[in-house]
Amino acid sequence: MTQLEKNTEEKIFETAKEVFTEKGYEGARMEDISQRAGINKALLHYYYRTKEKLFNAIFDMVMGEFFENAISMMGSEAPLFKKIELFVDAYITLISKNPHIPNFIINELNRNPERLVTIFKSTPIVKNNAFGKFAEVVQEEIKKGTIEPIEPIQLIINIIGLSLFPIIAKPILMGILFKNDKKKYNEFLESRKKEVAKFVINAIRKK
Amino acid sequence: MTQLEKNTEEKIFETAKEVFTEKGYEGARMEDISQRAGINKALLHYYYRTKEKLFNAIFDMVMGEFFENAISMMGSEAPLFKKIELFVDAYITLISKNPHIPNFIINELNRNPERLVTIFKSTPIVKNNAFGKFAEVVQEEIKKGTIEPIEPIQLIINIIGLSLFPIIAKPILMGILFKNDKKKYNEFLESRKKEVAKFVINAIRKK
DNA sequence: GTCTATACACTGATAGAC
DNA sequence: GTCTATCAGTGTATAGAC
Repeated sequence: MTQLEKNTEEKIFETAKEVFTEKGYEGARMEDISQRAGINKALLHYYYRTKEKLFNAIFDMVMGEFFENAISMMGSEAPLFKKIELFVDAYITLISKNPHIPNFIINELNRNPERLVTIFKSTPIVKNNAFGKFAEVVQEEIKKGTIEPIEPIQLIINIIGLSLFPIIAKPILMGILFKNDKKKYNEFLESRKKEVAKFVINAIRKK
Repeated sequence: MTQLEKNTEEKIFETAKEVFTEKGYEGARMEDISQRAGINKALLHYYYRTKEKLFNAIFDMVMGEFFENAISMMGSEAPLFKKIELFVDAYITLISKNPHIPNFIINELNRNPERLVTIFKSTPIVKNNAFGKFAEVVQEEIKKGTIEPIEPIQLIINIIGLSLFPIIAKPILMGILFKNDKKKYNEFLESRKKEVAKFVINAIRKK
């Protein structure tokens, strides 16, 4: 039970992460963060000096973690179709648990596109070259004639787009298709795991 | 040449549309809008009273227009495959010209989900029931055995997601895949018009 | 480390002259 | 209708006591 009570710095970080990812940089309020964390506003500045530094700490961490997760999912050693099934399932599961993260990252990168450069230096994405490896597998399958010709980049974007879009566009789907019925929306997301994989595999499989 | 000089109210509206769609409600500054419009800050309030009213006017208009456009594209009387090709092409073209709109709408709906309800009352989407008609066409093709069974909703979301995602995620693609090469990114978007249609049709066509 | 009180800057909004 | 000047409110940040 020693660690049940988090120390203040961690508590601030966790709370700020919530607020920033929900509201974005401009929409977030230091007052709001301090209240949710059950502490005083001045303490935020004591630990992180400025709103921007606090935000940066969170953004770097969230973005790095998100990409590492996504990339590592792509690296399984299964054959292509199985790989796709595994990735889609794991990816949708991951984002469902962190539904604000994609928008959070996109919005911040729109405000400040140079951010990507900095982060990539400290992330194993480039070194591992998971995209490259995936592309190779795709090329091999094309040569073998098991799938239709397709540029690996197009395929990767299709897979990610199909997985991600219903979560990014949640408020629209909720309003239009599901009439604010949370349960139906969640069932739909769950159904996407198989649906997307099936759709992608159908699209590329040579019959 | 009589209309080259827009009247002030229109000028404000157009400029505010730019700023709000780029920066979002929280990030937008009345001062910024007035300066870009080449007028005084007080004039904004003279015409629109408050920031929120100005924003609402723009949001309602942008959202309404965007959905009407999207829906009308879905309503062509072509056979299904041709319909998909036409829609994807027109849709990607539309968003390419207004790349900030999707994020703008999604962010605002996250801040204020009830907005959808209001807007739908004054938009011909529900009446025309374009989604419903599209769904019928899909069902017919399934019965005829020309395409694999698929829920129409899943198909629609796949089509929109595949078209929209590369534009929503532009800063990520630009940073990772295209190394900030605008030309390459635009070429990629252009290639998506055929790629997405082909991918979708391959996925559902029964062979 | 944590709090209260407060300084300081910014932004939305209004008053009033022209 | 359009401007300048200014107010009031809010949000970030700091000073200083405990």
